[in-house]
Amino acid sequence: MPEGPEVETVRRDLEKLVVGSTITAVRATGRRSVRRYGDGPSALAAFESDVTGLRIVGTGRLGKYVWLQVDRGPESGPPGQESPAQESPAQESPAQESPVISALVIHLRMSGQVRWHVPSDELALHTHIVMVLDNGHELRFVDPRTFGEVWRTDDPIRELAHIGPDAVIAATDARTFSAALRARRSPTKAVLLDQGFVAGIGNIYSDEICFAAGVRPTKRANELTKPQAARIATHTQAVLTNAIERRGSSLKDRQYVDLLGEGGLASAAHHVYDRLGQPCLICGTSIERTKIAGRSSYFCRKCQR
DNA sequence: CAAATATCCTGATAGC
DNA sequence: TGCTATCAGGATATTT
Repeated sequence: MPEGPEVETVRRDLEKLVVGSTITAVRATGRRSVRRYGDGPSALAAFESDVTGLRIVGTGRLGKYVWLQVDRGPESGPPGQESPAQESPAQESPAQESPVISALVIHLRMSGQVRWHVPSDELALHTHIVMVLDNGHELRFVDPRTFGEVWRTDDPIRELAHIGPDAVIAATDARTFSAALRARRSPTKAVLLDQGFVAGIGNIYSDEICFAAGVRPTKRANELTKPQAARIATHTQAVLTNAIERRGSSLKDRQYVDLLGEGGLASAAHHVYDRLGQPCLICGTSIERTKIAGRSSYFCRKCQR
């Protein structure tokens, strides 16, 4: 399941492989992947025409959302919408020449993949969007479970206004983070999963962070001692940074792979996630599983209190 | 009002 | 063997 580290790996691949190129053609076949354009049959065409012609000028990420910064190229002219000039007497920038930048946002949800191909490559099952680039390659959006989505919107992205600081990028200082954590009454793991509290942590890394911090994931955040909360803060950074260095976690189902189809190596470093009944790597105690916020949660009862 | 639950979906796997 | 039931989970809507 793609979480912050996996999405960051995708962003780095995109930065390397597609920035500087232009989307010359788009073929959308999966309606659910473009559902922000409506639920009728016209959504596919609406997405295609909205995205065709975009020039990719950068990348961005917040939590599990990744986006391409795009514009309409040098001839697209300044501000306003792309359509006729009708209003805007109160435009803030005085006659700027730089084209308007917007964001082509991607959320992989459970099973989405962004893949980099040459046109002759066979289409994988569940390929819902193909974006043809002017550099001889294609970006493809593949998503068996169709929870993921792609849409273009303003940059800054108003749809992400409710998302909290990114767990890695924002690097909220440990004192602020742990104080905010101790103000919450839910189980610690549930707080870590709350994207409005901190963005980018999913079911795998929330368990791994709790383990690294020696905290039982069921422990109510307001009942954490100050040292415990501080350890959650520092290990949030450490666990995610380490996972990014390993290019993310690919589970046995390989639902997450990078743009070239390669899996990440972070799963080999998991201490608790999906290790039910296996010995704790620190003390040998059998790893247990419980349910928190509807999610399978793994922990060592001896190492985590 | 916060927290638990249902929902969307396919594929892997468990159980009979 | 081959079928059905269950589970996996990110975000959001709905219910408790």
